[in-house]
Order: sequence, then C-alpha cells, then structure tokens
Amino acid sequence: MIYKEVKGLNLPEIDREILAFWQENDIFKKSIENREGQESFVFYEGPPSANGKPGIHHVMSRAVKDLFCRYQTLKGKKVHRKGGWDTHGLPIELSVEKELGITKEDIGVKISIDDYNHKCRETVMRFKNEWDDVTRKMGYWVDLDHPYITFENEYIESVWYLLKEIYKKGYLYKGYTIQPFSPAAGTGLSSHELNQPGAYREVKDVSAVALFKLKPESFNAAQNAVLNVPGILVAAWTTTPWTLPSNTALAVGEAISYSIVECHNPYTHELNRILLAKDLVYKWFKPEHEVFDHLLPANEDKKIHFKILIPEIKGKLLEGIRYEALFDYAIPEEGDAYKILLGDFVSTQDGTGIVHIAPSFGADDMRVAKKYNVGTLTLVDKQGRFTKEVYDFAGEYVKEDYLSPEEKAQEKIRLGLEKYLSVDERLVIKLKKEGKLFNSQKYQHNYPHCWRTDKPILYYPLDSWFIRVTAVKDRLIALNNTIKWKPAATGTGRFGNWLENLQDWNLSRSRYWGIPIPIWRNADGSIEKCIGSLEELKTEIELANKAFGLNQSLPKDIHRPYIDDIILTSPDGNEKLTRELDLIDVWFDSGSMPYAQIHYPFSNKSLEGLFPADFIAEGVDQTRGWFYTLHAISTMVFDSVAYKAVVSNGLVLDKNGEKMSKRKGNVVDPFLTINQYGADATRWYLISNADPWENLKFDLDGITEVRNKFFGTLYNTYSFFAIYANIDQFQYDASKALPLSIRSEMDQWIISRLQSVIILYREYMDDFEPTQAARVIESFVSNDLSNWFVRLSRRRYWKSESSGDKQAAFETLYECLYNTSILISSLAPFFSDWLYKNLIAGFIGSVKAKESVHLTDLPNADLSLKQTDLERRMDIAQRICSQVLSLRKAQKIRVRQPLQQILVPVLEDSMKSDLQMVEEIIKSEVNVKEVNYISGDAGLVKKKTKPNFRTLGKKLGKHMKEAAELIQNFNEEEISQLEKDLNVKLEIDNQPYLISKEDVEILSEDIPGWLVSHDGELTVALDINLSDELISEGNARELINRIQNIRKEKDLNVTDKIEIRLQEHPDILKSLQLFKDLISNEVLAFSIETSNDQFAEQFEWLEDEKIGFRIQVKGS
RNA sequence: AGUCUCGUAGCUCAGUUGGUUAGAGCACUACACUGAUAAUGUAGGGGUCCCCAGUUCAAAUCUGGGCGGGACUACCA
Repeated sequence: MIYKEVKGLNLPEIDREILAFWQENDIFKKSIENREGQESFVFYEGPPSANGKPGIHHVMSRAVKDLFCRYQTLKGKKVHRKGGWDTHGLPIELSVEKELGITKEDIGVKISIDDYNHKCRETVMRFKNEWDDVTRKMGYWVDLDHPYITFENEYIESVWYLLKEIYKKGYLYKGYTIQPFSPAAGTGLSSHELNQPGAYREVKDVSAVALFKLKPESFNAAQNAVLNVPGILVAAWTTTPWTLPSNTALAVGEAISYSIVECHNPYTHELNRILLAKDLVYKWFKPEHEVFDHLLPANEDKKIHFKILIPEIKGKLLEGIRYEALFDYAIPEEGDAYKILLGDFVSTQDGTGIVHIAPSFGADDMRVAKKYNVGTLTLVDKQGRFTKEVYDFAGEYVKEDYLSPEEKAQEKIRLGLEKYLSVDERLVIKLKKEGKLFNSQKYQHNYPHCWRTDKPILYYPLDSWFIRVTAVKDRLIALNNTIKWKPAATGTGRFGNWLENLQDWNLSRSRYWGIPIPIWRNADGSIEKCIGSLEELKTEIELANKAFGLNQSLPKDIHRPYIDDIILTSPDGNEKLTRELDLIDVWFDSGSMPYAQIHYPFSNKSLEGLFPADFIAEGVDQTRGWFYTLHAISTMVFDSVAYKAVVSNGLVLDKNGEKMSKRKGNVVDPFLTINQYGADATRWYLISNADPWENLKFDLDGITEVRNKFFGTLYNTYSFFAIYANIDQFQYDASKALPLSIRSEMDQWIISRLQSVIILYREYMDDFEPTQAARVIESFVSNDLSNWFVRLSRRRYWKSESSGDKQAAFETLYECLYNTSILISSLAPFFSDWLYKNLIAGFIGSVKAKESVHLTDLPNADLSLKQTDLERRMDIAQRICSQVLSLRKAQKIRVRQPLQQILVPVLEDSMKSDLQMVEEIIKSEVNVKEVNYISGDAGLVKKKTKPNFRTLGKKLGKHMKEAAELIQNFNEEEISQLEKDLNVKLEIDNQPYLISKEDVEILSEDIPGWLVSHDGELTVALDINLSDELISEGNARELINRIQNIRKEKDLNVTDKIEIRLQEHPDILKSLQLFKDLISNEVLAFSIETSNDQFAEQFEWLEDEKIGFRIQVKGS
C-alpha cells in the first residue's frame, strides 16, 4: 500500500501525529533555515501577558499572524518570529496585591519593594505553560525558546536608549496634567483603575449657578454695541462648588446663542441681568412668568418674573470679555485670568451653556486655559483640603465623604451649626448672601470613585514626564498614510482621528513594577541627566563615587528599588542628583519591542532586515495601544513607520453576539475546542467565516460545519484517490507526467481551475485578505474538485484496463491534491502536512519531495494551463446538466432511465461550438443519447427580448418603464431586425428612440411541443419519449444497480468475478437480450442465466415486484 | 457624549460603477443518485435587505435622520 488509507477523518489525531513529527524533526526551525540568504519578511509578535489564561480570541489573532508568516515562508522569504512577554504593568501589580492582601500603601512598609517586585516577577509568568501549550497545539509557529521579556535588563537598556534619543531631541519634558487622584489614598489613579467595575457611582451633589459680573470697560466696540445694558452677570453652572474659589475663566460655545434676561435675584431680590444660553432660558425660567413690558417689583414668592432684554448674542462675540473674580482668596501668579474663552466642549445639554473653568480640576479646563494663557489656582491640597488662602474654609476637606462621622460631629460643633453642612453647601450659602447665586439644587450624576478607598476622586494637577509627540504630529500622520491598514477604515478612522487629536504622551506612572525613568535631577530640577545605556550609568556612578566618596556600583537588577538608591553628580561635582521616582508607561515597553527584542543598539548594531515590520496583527483594541506606541516611537526616533501593514482583528463574541466573560460563563476554552475539533478546523472556521476585522460570533456548530464540509470533502477526495491508486500501484513522476494537451477535456478543465485558484489565492493573501483566500480554496475543493471532477471521473479510475486516460486521471487528481495541500498549509498546517506526506509516498523520479509541506514552495500559476474558454464551456455544461436533471425530476423520470436527446437552441455559433466540446460530459451526466442543436433561424424557437437597463437607462430616462414594457413584447420581426444589427424605433410621448442590439438581450423562450427549462441565456429542451430499447436499457441499468448493491452487501471484493442466476421476468429477459454484455461488464459477471427455479434470495424490482437470484463468486 | 464598525433567510455570510426574479453554505422537507457511503445531486419552503425621509426612470446599494449590537476614547461644567 503506497497511500495511507484510514477509516474516518480524525483531525485531533492528525494534530497529534503531525505535532510529534514537527517536534522530532525540527520542521519550524528548518522552515527558516531553508530560506537562509533570502529576503526576509519581518514580523513582530505583540507581547501578551502570561498573567492571565489564553482564550479563544487569542487563537483568532494568532491564527492571523501565523498564516501570513507561513504564507510568506512558502513564497521564499525568511520569516523570523520571536515570541515575547509583556511583564510589567498595573494588572500584574493588582493581582499581586490582591494575592498578598495588601494595598499600594503597604508597599515599602509591610512588604519591601524588593520582595514586592520579586513577587511580580513570579506572578507574571504564572500561565506561561498554558500559553506555550496553546501556541503549540494550535500550530502557531513562533520562537518560544528565545522570547524577549520586558523585565530583563537588556530589554530595559534598549528602552532607555530610545528614551534618551527622544530626550536628546528635546521631546521629553516634565509638566503637570490633570489626572484622577484619590486624596484618601494619596495617589493618582490610572484610567484603567477608573474603569474598574463599580468605580462610577450615582451620587447626589450640590449644584450651583454662580453669577459672575462682567467688566464693561473690557468690551470692545462690537461688544459695546450689543451688550448695551449695565450690570451683566454671567450664569455658570457647576456640580462641584468647591472648585469655584479656583475659578480663573469662563467658557462659552462659539456657535451657541446667548440671551440676556432681566429678573430679580431669587435670594436677594436685587435686579439682575443674567447672561445664559438662549436655548436654556426656558429651562431656568418658567414661560408663564415671562413679561414683555416692565418687570414687576420683586416679590417674596417663588415666582421669578423675567424679561428677555437681548434675545440673541453669538458666543463668538463674547470672547475676551473680562469679569470680576467671584472671591478674593487669590489670583493666579501667571497668565491672564478672569476672561471669557471659547471652548469646543461647551454644550447646552445641561447647565447654562457657560462653563466655569478651574484649570486645576478638569482636563478640559486645563486645555482651554493653556490655549488662552489663563493662569491657574490650586486652592486645594493633595489631602483634599482647602489651602490657607481660602481663609474661611482653610484646612477643610472639600468633599464631605473624606470626613469620618466623628470628624463631622466635631466640625458641626466648631462651626456652631445644628447639622454638619458640607463645604459645598456653605459655599453656596456664602454666594447667596453676596448676591452671586442664581440657583442651587441637589443634582444626581455619575462620579468616579477610588476603587480602594471607596471615596470620590478629584481631578488634580500632578507632576509627570511627557513626550512631546505633538511636535511630530505631522510626521505621524504622513507616515500613517503609508501604512496598509486592514481594514482601511481603522487606519483613517480610529487611528487617523486619534492622531489628528493628538495629546502629549504622559509617560509617568507612580508605581513600583516597571521600567524606571532613567532621569536624575538635582533638588530644584535645574540640572538633569538622562541615561541611555548601562555603560553610561556605570560611568556616571563612578563619577559620583569620586565626587562624594561613595562606593556605589551598578545594580544587578535595574528595577526599583535598587535603581532608586543610585546617586549621580552634577557636572561640577557639587550637587547630588537623585532619580525621578516615576516608572514609564508600560505601553512604551511594548512599543519599544522592535529594537529591544534584539537589544538594539547594543548586541545588535543594525536594524537591517529587522525593521520596520512588513506585517503585524493584533486586536483592534490595540489601535491606540500597541499600534500607536510602535508608530510613535519609530516616528520620533527613526522617522520611519514601525510596520508596513497591520491587520487589526475584531472581537470574538459568543454565539449570541455577547462579549465573552467569566461572569457570564460563556467563555470558550481553546484547549477543549482544539482537542475536540482539531486545530485546523478551528483555525479554518475562525478565518473563513468572516473577515478577521469583523466581530466573530463564535459558534462550535460552525466548526463542525467546516470540518464536515471542507475537511471532510477534501479527506474523502484523498481517500477516493488512495483506494484506487493503491489498487493500481499508481506513482507520480513529475518529469514524466502526461502533457496536459493529451489529457481529457475534464482534466484540462480542473487543472485550469487550479491555476485560477492559485492566482486568486495569491492575490488575496498578498492583500491580507485571508477570508477571501480561504473561500476560494473551499469552493475549489468542494465544487470543482469533488462535486464535479471526481464525481464525473469516477469510472476512469476503476475501469480495469490500463490506459493513457487512466494515467491522466490519476495524475490530474494527484496534481490537484498535491497543490491543494500546499495552498491550504498556511491556514491548516496540520491536515495539509498529513495530506502532503501521504501523497509524496507515491513520489518517484528525479524530482524530490520535501520533508514537510511547510518546506515547499508555493505553486506558481502556469498561465499556459489556464483556459478561460474551457472554464466558460464547463460552466455552461454544469448549468445545462442542472436544468436537465431538474426537468427529469419534474417529470419523475429517473436518471438511470436513458433518454434519447436534449435539444439546445443556439442563437450564436460560438455557443454551439462551446457546447459540442462538452457534449460527452453532458450526455453521461444526464444520461441522454444525443445533444442536438437548433439554430435561431429555424423558426422552431420562440424568442424573447429582455431590456438591458444599464444601457437603456441613459438613453431613456423617465420613459424607461414604458419602454421596458414595449421591448419585452417585441415581435419576431422586430427581434430579427435587431439580430441583423438594425435598429428598432420606439416612440413614447411623441419622442422617438432607437433601440439597438446592445440594448436588449435576446433569449429563446420556448420550443413548441417540448419540455423546456431556462437559466439566463441558456435554454434546454428534453425529449421524454421512451422507445422500447430505451426502456430496456433503463432496466438493464436498474439490474446493474441491484447486482452492485448485492455485491456490496455480500462484501465482495471490487475485483471478484461472479456467476449470476436470475428468476425469469419479461423486463429482465428483454434487457439481457439487448444489453447482456453491458451488464456483465459492469458487474464483472462471468455468466448471467435465467430460470424458473425457486431462489433463496430476492431483490426488489420496479413497482413492488420481487425477483429471485443467486450470485456466486466464480470458483467458490 | 464623541469616533469607528456592524445590521440581508432560522444560523453564518455573498451581493460589482444603483439596473428590475436579492444569492450561497448550513439547518429543515421531499425526491433521486451512488464502485467516495459520516459522501453526492435535484427540488421546495423560508426575506418589511433594521426603520423613516430624500435623490433617481430605477435604491439592499447613494444622501440625510433615527433605532439596535459592539469596540475604543472621554467622562463631563
């Protein structure tokens, strides 16, 4: 037996077999060494964190990565794939802290930073084995033995190098930014922490509408002309009255309209003229209280009568107007405060359409204040208490929640109140008394809380190191435009927009487990050193040792806390420099990986052939993560893209379209899936079902479908080949294979189809369209190869004599399977290798097979073998067969019953010649004796015209409908006019139109007296008249069928010869008389005799009859 | 809230520059075929192409406005 025959397809078994083969023979390694000296295809592996278990979505993204790397390998490129681990970052710290039952405050107290980091180092690799396991089992080829690890000194050294490069370009600076801050915990919070479940809570706060008095002397001429009433007050709404003392500006919307309304202050009853958004006037004032002449004197009830003094003022006009500070606590030291600004974030959703700006306590505020050079006031300290400048509230917590009940009780007594009033409440009272308040109420809204202390957070200005990416914004955008994004919309949309609205990169993290910022400074920050390598640090340490008589040395581990102890010296040797305690954002770690994974520029001095990447792929959630940091670093340091093409894959959802989560219990375990269905079926399903960038609704039934439909079919096709090739001892000699020109039409066709598939497959793969590529192959295997070529060619394989045609049949099928095994190997690495290895068992001759399919070269399409005409003809043949079978079905005539003829009207000569070449195929497929043709002019065919809307649309415009009607009813004369290339004239609404041949499609509709079927331009008529001879032949075929079934039931060998005795029956006698040879041949009968004996066995004959028989193997 | 993305048969997906009967596979039903038998063919049922409005002779397709799912970013004065 040359070709392996197995019963039943067992993909997991094949996985195990092939995996062992790869391991024993180092196939992955060979697939790279194989291409030594060739051009490289650069791929970067985005580092996962082994802190959590791998999920099915990881199989998805890794399938995408793997298949393109394999594909490029087959194309002859050298594709290095280095694995990597992301080891730093908050999730790791959090899981360690949870495990140890400590909080951040305990670090350095209950547990040393040293021990803490040690624990992080352990934890981060906790699930490494699971990751390695899933990587191997799914067939993802990546170097697991030499991964880059972000916590290693060499990796960190490269990161420092990059930072120093950025520093040298002047892009690194220390500044402050508004960040979420927990006064209770005394620490800044990351947005990740803010996104912890339960961080946002519905709370009730005191809101206030404060009134700010405009300074008319600051009006310009245009403003003077419009704002021609005295004493204008601007109403600004806030839910955090405690920020009002730190107010330094007001913001209005450029396109928002404002009104000035006259009323009496609800608390002081003084006359007010209030400026607020026009759209919100009736939100704050009741329409029924509006007056149009004179305002009534102030009254004591709650009704606030009002009059609109100036109905419409554009926000734009208000820009630059100054106002009086609300309080006399402090004024900003720098900048030009207390004026009206334009802010694009201002809306009329709620509030007054005017936003009170306290730059220290809001990110938007800070941004707009900077833009207008407005200074800041930070009248709250890091504990969340008012500073001494706020003399009447100094030292008080700005949020009630920061006080314990005892403290509140004490405060109540200190203030001499009946009940504790929050700072917000007392501020509101103060404003009320001073006539600076219009409204105050309880307001319910979502507010973030610190997940550790449960207390509300503040937004607070914190010191941070920044990278001035905004300085290279234009380059970032320009370089991005050269990147091939899949899908393109992510590059222009999500990523492009992100770049358009670029903010400087906040690099600092006040943490312990991460890469330390390599910057040392003196006390006042006037002297600083940025370190770019370990060598440099060592030199600096020696300088410092000399200057201060110290005995420091380069720590073995350059994480905290060791690195914190290092003291450097100022150039003059007088001042000590200490390290800035922050760590760098872990995103910088991963964005550094192209260089750090090879320890550039230390161990490797050149990036040649290693940068930039030709291709990367990760989840779309990495757009502003890894994709961005790679891009930002490479742009700043190398003025280059980091990757030329990027595939961003979508999410893997459960089958109901819901996100997978442990809580819902809908998580799919990749190990179970792969064990049950096999890696290839899983991979093929993930890739073929939908484009990778679409969200995938993961459904195990889908994998079953892929397994049965695609792998099952391909397996069956192979198995068919193996059975007969083994019988015939067929072996394939590439150098002696029959030239295609002498093989059959069918062979030429499938080989031509194969070329088309190769071309399309390559096009799609080169364009990073794996789904389309997979579908092309699916369709080829299932429709072309199995359902057409093999099905119709079966007889050629089992006929007993050896002949050229039989050899051609084997060679053709072999070539198809062989090439298919290579084509699918990128997507289905296991099954393809199994198939390939089975096939090459029959390889002989001078051409040598490779050890594994993954060491082969991707087939090139041979254009000389592609025959478009032939493919078109076969398509026609398939459609005709379909139609005839459909007609037979409608008439309930079995396919075993031969029919005399089909009739095909051919309106063009080319169609006739097309059909003649596939006549034999049609005849055998639909079991008819003849294919006859009638030409259009014979008058037998009734023709019909169908309008061609595309061409007619332009010509006819709105007369289209009527014209279509007329064209469909063209008579024979008009049709023959068109056929002769003459125009037919139409007239609609007195307007003449000329209809030419191109404007219509001429179809044959009917052949009077025949059974007819249509499919587009194809029409087929079936002759259903049965002669006695046809009936007898049909019966002969029935008989053959019964005997074949008996052979099978009796488990006879395919080659056994038999003797047959049959009970006499008129059908049988007649059939034997005419077709005995045919029958004998088909069923391998030595003799067929009839008698009237009693038979022990019977088979079913037509219409409930039974016929006795006896069948013996000759010689038994 | 903003940005992006998706919405077509029970399920998963195609659907060309707008063109008249909106397709495929799976599933279901019936019938057939079979020297591949856990395979194969044919036919059938099954659609408000998310909704509304507009442009057009003509809209699943283009425009505008909604609705729903999802992701990311931000979190609000």
